[in-house]
Amino acid sequence: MKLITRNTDYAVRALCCIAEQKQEVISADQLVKSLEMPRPFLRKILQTLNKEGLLNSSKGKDGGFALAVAVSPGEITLTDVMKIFQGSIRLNECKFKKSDCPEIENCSLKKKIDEIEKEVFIKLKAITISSLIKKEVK
Amino acid sequence: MKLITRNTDYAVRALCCIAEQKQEVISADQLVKSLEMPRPFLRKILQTLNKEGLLNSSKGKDGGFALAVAVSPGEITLTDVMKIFQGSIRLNECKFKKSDCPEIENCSLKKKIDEIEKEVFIKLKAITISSLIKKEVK
DNA sequence: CAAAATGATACAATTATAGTATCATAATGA
DNA sequence: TCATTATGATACTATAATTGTATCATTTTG
Repeated sequence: MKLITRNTDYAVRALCCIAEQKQEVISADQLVKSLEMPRPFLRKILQTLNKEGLLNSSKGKDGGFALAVAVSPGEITLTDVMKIFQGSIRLNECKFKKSDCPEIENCSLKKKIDEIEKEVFIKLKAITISSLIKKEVK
Repeated sequence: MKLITRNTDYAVRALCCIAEQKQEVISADQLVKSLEMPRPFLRKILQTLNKEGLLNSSKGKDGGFALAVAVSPGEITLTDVMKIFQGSIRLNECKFKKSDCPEIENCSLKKKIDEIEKEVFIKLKAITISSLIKKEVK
């Protein structure tokens, strides 16, 4: 049972790293060095984050990734990243073979799990990239 | 992302069904009829619940399953069942390839997820079989 | 035009989940 | 005793999600 997949985890770490550093642009290779994760996997993740609009990319020499201009680290939430890599956030799927469980409407278990899910969602939404970056003492 | 697997879900439904009905013993076949789930899968689940001490089983004609004498529906929690079928409850695995992530000790993401996990655990523990059984109006 | 970066995309490995199938064993009653 | 009816044990299979790898195309820069 995992709340967060490796995809999401790596993406979050990468976003933190990108947000933390001062240069405008950082390449996948540089990120691999500081984050110690598989290069092709990270590259794929970075491409996705770019497509989803969280990052900007630039090609060629001195190219790489930067936070998209429109977004600030305080605005990127864990749920944003989870949605991108894990789809919709549902603790409780209630599948019965291929279709929904016929009891879905009056299932007391589902009701209780739904309540938990709601609270988890609120808490996950409160976790932003900036909240994960260590505040350094100046 | 699923909090509860089908194993657990079926087991919980079966336990509710067993706890609800008045006869001492109910067979797998009878449970399949009321619960509409695959017979061999349910059988395996019932066997596991028996091994784990939540159910008692009896063989032969009029055999079947009953709640173990030592346990009451109010004492069986969702976490008990989850532990049996899903192993330890961890929202946050922090695996890095095969071993733990080297940053596990000072990972701010892990710290935050751990907090959420603690609360989820408390809430799951509050869900008992008896709390899931519909109170019927007499 | 070469070098250095990302883009796109197809493929493969591993693991967890969700089952199925089969035969052995025990209890019951005619 | 023996057929019936139940569970016990266990091995096997299918599917899907996760976690990657590999390759080639494209763009930018000097």
